[in-house]
Amino acid sequence: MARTISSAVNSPGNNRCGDSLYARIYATVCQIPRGRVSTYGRIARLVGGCSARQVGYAMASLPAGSRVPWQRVINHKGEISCRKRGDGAGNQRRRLEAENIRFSPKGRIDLKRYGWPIF
DNA sequence: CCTGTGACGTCCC
DNA sequence: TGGGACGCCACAG
Repeated sequence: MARTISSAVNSPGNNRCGDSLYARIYATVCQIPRGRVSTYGRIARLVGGCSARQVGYAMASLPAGSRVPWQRVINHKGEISCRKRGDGAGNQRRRLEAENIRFSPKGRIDLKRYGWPIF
């Protein structure tokens, strides 16, 4: 699993101060148990010293096929954030449904029920 | 160096 | 419940 992080940190241009902030974000995301979801803001709070946008940016920078469960990270509305390009949104929903996470008729996730209880 | 932009969040109406 | 305005900060050009 440590290999996982290493792979994730291998993003294009982001190495800051050796101990990259992205690594922290990815590590935190990796701690989200299967069948649970969290929000960008919460991840940012957990990591500390960074804003939700940075978390989103970190997700966007993730290489395809990374072991980081980026799909479990959604916005505070409980919806899958629409990315600028790519069909990742549909892919994300499909992955979440594969984890028994149910979506509301409007395509939302009940954070009360599926939200990561920790922190 | 300066500007635009974005997988966000909170506040207000 | 829903939508708009503002704030936020790193990254790319």
